[in-house]
Amino acid sequence: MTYANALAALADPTRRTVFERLRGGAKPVGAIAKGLPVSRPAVSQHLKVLKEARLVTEYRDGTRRFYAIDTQGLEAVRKYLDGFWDEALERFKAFAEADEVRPRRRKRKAK
Amino acid sequence: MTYANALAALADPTRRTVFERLRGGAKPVGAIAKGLPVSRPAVSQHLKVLKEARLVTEYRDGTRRFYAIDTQGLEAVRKYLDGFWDEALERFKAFAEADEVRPRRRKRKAK
DNA sequence: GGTACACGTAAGCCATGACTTACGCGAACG
DNA sequence: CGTTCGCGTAAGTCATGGCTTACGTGTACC
Repeated sequence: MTYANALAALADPTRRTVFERLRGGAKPVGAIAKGLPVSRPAVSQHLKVLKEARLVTEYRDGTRRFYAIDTQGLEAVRKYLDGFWDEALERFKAFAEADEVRPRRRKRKAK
Repeated sequence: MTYANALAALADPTRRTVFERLRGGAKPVGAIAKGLPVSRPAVSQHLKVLKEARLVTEYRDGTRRFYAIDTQGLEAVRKYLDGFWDEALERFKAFAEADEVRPRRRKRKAK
């Protein structure tokens, strides 16, 4: 159920900005936080959430921690969304049938 | 920027449950709320959010309001996520280069 | 035309979570 | 080795938002 965490993680605008800054390669926390309207600790907290959602990976190099995009979280969300796609295409079919949900009273038989 | 609203909408678990109940065809509010651990007004509020995010559509039939899945919101999210996919594949490339982010001091020339 | 149904909206409550500042810890540099 | 750098964590604050109950509105039935 990683998709749930991933969706929750991507819901926050600033956290999304943090995530988007990882496009183009791994970056240390300081570089990510630079220029953002929030403090560096805030960025650290966001990265923690993103990491738990499998949206980023972390590796250390000396005193720095590099973060990079992890495809696992993205993949989980994508699969979740795809589950609706096919169903949505059958929407009209279900519309035509509409067994479960009928009008309270039969429309008096259209002749 | 519908993808932002859509992500925020799909972040909430109960709202996701509401959304998932629309798989297989349109349903009126009462049918959606039936069996859920929250009140019917709560479901109405969730549907309002989903509608603003282009995740559901509404049409009226008498006194009922039927809600169905709208692909627009899903498509917006999908496109947003796809934007990362290609970039993520170049992660290793960027890893190899890593221009912008170098160690503070050159590693004293490996040799 | 009054009653009952299906639903949206208003107002208020309360938990969650996004932020801040302060602190601690380990790795590098001199 | 002391200092500085880069970062995570703790604790506390404040706004957001998800929920409730109460109410209002329009459509169907008799």
